[in-house]
This record gives sequence, C-alpha cells and structure tokens, in this order.
Amino acid sequence: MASEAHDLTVEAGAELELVDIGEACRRCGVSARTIRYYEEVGLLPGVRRRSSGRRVYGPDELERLAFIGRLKKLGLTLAEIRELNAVYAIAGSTQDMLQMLDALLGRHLDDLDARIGELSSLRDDMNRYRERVGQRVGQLNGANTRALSTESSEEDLS
Amino acid sequence: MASEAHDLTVEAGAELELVDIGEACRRCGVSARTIRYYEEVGLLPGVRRRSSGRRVYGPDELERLAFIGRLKKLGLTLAEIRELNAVYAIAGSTQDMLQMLDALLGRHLDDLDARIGELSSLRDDMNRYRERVGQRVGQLNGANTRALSTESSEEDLS
DNA sequence: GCGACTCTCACGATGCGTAAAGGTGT
DNA sequence: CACACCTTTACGCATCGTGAGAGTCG
Repeated sequence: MASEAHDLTVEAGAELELVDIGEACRRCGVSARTIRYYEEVGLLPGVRRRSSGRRVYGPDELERLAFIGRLKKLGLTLAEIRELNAVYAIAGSTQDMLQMLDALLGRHLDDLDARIGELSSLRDDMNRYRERVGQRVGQLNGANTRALSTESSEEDLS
Repeated sequence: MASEAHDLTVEAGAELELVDIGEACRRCGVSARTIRYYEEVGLLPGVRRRSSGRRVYGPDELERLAFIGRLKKLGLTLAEIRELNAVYAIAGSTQDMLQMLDALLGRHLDDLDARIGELSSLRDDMNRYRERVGQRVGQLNGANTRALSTESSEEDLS
C-alpha cells in the first residue's frame, strides 16, 4: 500500500509517494477527467505511466495540480494559467512569474469589484421591481395583464 | 425610413417601429449571431419574418433582448435567464403568474446575495495571496525556484 | 474471478465566433 | 451592376461531464 513503485515503467530515481489518478483526484479536488484534460492540453506535462498504461502521479504533479486547481477556483482561465506555466518554464525565473501572477491577480480583482457592484445594483433593481409587482398582486385586476411586461420595459428595470 | 411595415408577412395590427437584425444589434448591444442563437434556444420566441425571410424586431423583442443582454452581462446563465423569461413571456395569466414572478425574483435575489458573498470572499483570497506574492517578489532570491508552488500548495490559500 | 479502478474513444452542453455560399434591398 | 445586409449550414473554441466498452489491480 505504501510502495507501488516497483511497477513503474519510468523510474524517477527516488521512490517517493506515487499515486494513481483516483488518489490524485481526492487529494487535489479535481475530477479524473479534468486531470486527463489538463494533461491533454499541456498543462500537466510529463505524466508517467505504469507498464499497464495507468497514469502515475508523484509529489510534483500533485502539487502542480493543486496549484492549477486553486488558480482556477480563483477565476483564472486555463489560458492564463498556461501563460504562467510558460513563463515559469521559459524564464526559469521565479521573479518574472511572480510579477506576472501579481498582475493577473490584480486584473481579476478589478473584474471582481466591478462585478460585485453590478450584481448589487441588479439586486436593487430587482427589489424595486418586485415591490411594484407586489403592489400589483395586492390590487388584483384581470385587465391588461401585459402591463407588467410593458411597464417593466419602460426604463426602470434596465 | 420610418415605415418598413408594408412588407411584413405578419401584420401586428399596429405599425410600430420594426427593425431588422442589424439595427437590433446596435440597439441592444448583442451580435446578430447571438440574437439568432437566443431565438434558436427559445429565449426569444415568436420572431416575425418579412416575405423574404428576414427577421423583424419590434419594441417587445428589442426590449427583451436588452433585458437578456443585461442579465447575461451580469453573469447569469441563459438557463437562469430562461426561467425569468418564461414568466415574463406568459404575461397572459393573472394573479398566479404575478405571485410566481414574485417568488422567482425572490429566489434570484437569494442567488445574487450568495453570489456576491462568494465573489467577495474570492477577492479576499486573492488579496491575501497577492500580498504573499508581493513579499516574495520583494525578497528575490534565485535559489529554490520551486518554492512558490511548493509553499503556496501547503494549505494557506485553499 | 469479483469489484473497484483505469484506459481510450467519443458525443453532449454552454454560448456563442466565424467563415462559406448564396439571396435581398436600394 | 454594386454593395451592404440578410439567410442557413456547419465547424471551432473552452472545459469539462458522461457514458461505452475493455483492460487491470488487489
């Protein structure tokens, strides 16, 4: 249970913890399909296999998966994460990547602020709209039911 | 320029302003492809045509398009918008429908509150993460390049 | 050899973009 | 006739979900 390294097609030189895709899922909080997808699109390169063809993940891959997963949870697209990986790989310089990550996060913060503001105003709009609807329900008169959509179309809800 | 209603295959009874898909785009801020897509998936039903087959949009459709466009910009999925639209479209019933709309808006208000909360906490996560990144950039030391992903993966940000 | 796990296709959903090839309006 | 605008058809992108059918591990 603690050593499956004996079956490895590619020996890494150090028999550190090696898990299969199922364990990787549980540890990194991403689905197996997602993990395979990340590999497929080049976000998780160099995944080793057992002789049977099954994928094997070591600390490096697990760590990278967790990193990707976190950035994704924070709203970064895979394209952006890929960019970071590229800088990370090419420049080899951590500083460049950190500055890039910093800039990326900054942009996302601005986006979030704007979004929160817009959602709040939408909520206010909805509240006002609902108040009018409530009045209408109170009044109750079958006539001119379309007034709802008509009136809402004026300018108020938008 | 003010009356193209003469060519309408379906006369609505009132020759209100009727525009083609291009004008609809400009007025509602959505692409023609998007407008057709909305019709295709049932978000914008009952679009009339000219004898040539070209789509014609009146005030009602334009209004709905703008409404949909706005909600979409705010991050609502088309499925969510469809829910609202269903009620918005019925507009032929009475008290029941108004109460339904009321309930629907209530649910969406809750959704929005939750969404705002999530976005806010997400922003906080980003801020904290960025602060640590900033410190790292300040320190700067070529050694142990992998420190970023390693350390950040510990437990702190997630 | 049972059951859990994994593999590789491969199609589906979402929300459109973007040509391609051709009719319409003026 | 030109030229902008409209039509349908249909494939492409991102991000996986969800089986199908078959092999593998314990």
